[in-house]
Amino acid sequence: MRADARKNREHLLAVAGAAISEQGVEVSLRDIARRADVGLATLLRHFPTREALLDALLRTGFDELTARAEELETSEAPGDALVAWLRDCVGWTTEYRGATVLMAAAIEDAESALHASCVTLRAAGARLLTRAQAAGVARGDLDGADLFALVAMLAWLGDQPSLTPRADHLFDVVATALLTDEGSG
Amino acid sequence: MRADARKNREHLLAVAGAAISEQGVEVSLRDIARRADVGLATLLRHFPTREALLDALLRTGFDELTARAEELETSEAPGDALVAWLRDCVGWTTEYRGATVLMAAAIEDAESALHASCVTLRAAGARLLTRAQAAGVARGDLDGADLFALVAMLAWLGDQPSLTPRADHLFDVVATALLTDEGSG
DNA sequence: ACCTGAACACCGTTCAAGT
DNA sequence: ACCTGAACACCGTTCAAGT
Repeated sequence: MRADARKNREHLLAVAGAAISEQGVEVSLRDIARRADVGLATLLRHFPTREALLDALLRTGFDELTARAEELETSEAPGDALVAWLRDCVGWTTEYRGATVLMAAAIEDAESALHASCVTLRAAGARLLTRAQAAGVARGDLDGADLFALVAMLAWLGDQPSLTPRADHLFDVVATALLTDEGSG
Repeated sequence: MRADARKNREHLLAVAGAAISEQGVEVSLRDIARRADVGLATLLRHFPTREALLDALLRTGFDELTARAEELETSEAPGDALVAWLRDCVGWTTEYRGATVLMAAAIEDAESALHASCVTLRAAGARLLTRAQAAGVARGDLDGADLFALVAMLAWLGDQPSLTPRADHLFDVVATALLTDEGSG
């Protein structure tokens, strides 16, 4: 990549990150280009879709969450590790209002730029869940896809200003339900 | 209202209902007007905002759910009544993909055309919850706003095609958590 | 009273023309 | 290689002009 292109790309990512944290992931791409003093077509050239732009922005977070899952797998008790990781996932998405909907769409759309990251994240969660189930501290009738859906719906609460005040409490309610051994076996 | 105006209004509601059940609540208003063989400005004259249109469409369902809550309050055991009503609420929204987001926004926006209906619905749920708590069969650390948020997040799963297969199962997980007596008192 | 076409300011997509 | 203005087909809003 040419030097000016790389500079544009990095500047666009910085501006997009700021714009999204202010207005959410549905912010106008034209606005981002304007704020970056770049043509809209240039933004589209670097990131052909909104998902591609979001993927570039979220990748660091995705990688950190995956690494965090691996770390928790060895350092914490199975139940605590699972809940701690879920909390990290839900908390992380608060920086990217609206991203949950795009992630939910991406998990089953192999064409989406976000697909691979979402699948990796789901797999990391599934490993923590399986470990907790093997230890007999988590419901046995859930799998990685259920866990992904649970994280998504709890994260979604953080996207809705009117529901956000309840999000922490409802997280605990759901986490408690997860750690019951009902349905196991 | 003039006869032709009433006819337009009713026809628009029928067309809008069909369009929304096909494409969700974010369907283009221009499309609805086109399909109703009416000018876009006429649609906006009858329903000045998307929320106003949606409110007219959802009002029947809102009223039925409120009546259903009152009926369940006398006919069923407190815990069963609560869960049955939650199931009805979540199931009802599947006809209106995307409505959950608008309802979540409306519950705290007194200017929204949907506000009054949402508040009424929340109050109906709160009564069922209080009754179940008094009978000692529901968690005591939840209120009507928590319940509204729980319904919203479970209904939201039905809006996301990739998560919908898990919705019924996760409803049961959450319902079980609700009926635990942990946190009561 | 009620309806509507047209103008408006947006949006994301595409591409020929520039450097 | 990389960038961009301009044209395109959309969107919801507004309003003067029609019946």
